[in-house]
Amino acid sequence: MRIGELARRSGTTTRALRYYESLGLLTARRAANGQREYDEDDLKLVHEIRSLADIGFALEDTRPFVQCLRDGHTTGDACAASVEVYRRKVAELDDCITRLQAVRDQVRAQLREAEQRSRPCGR
Amino acid sequence: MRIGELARRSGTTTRALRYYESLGLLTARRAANGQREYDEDDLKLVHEIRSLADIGFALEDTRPFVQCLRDGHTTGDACAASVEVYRRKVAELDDCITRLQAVRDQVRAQLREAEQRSRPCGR
DNA sequence: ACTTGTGTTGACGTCCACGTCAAGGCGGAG
DNA sequence: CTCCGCCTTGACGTGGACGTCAACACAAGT
Repeated sequence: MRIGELARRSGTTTRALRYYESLGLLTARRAANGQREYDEDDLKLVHEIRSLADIGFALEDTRPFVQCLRDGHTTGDACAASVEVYRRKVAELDDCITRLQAVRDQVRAQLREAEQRSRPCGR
Repeated sequence: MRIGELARRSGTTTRALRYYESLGLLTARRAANGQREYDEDDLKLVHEIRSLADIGFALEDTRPFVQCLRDGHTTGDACAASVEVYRRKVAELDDCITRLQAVRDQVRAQLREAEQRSRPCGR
């Protein structure tokens, strides 16, 4: 299939696919007229990239998963490098959540304080 | 004081202060030679901006707080507009935290699954 | 007099994941 | 032949909060 069909079937855009190629995430065979040619395996790669990116993974973080599929594994997370990314991501998320909770609590406290000042002495 | 001193005392940079001025957050009197002149009230404004920005507020969100101080209030959150920003921010943070927790749990599940596949049948 | 430090404005660079436009080629339908 | 839809590459735009550099002026210290 050509790039337009791959874009439609993977729920992304031709621009994004060319961008992935520029990053080396995707590689395309070329037809005689220079057009990019893809197969079902490429579709799988793009699905892997998109599902990870949609979750919040940086494109660079999807690289091990893509490589893993290229190496013939049936899932992108069958390799140690991918699992390592999972672990890092969970830790990152934990950190981020903790920080945001602290900030939220701080803002909440400020909010309560400000509200109290605006209507002092009950009510 | 001039811009360099204000930057040092507020823990930011001259570039940032000029940027705030370009946004209308800060306004400076000019000395005879064209240099910006600030006073202690300006320092308070910058402190307000920085403490909110450090927490994760967009610069635009600090505007009501700055205006509030300009209007003579002793704290930037003494005005209704500021309190409204607090409320919006708490809601935003709650949303963000919830989403991140869902993602983290999802990634954790993927991680466990991948780990199980790699060493099947106990151990 | 010279250097150093400080200030001025203006403009471009950074990061990320593309969107958007330009300018053109190729293939098939009418 | 013309039109339409698809493809190609290349280059610039987006947003947020500045960093960095250029090219210059002014003031103080030695």
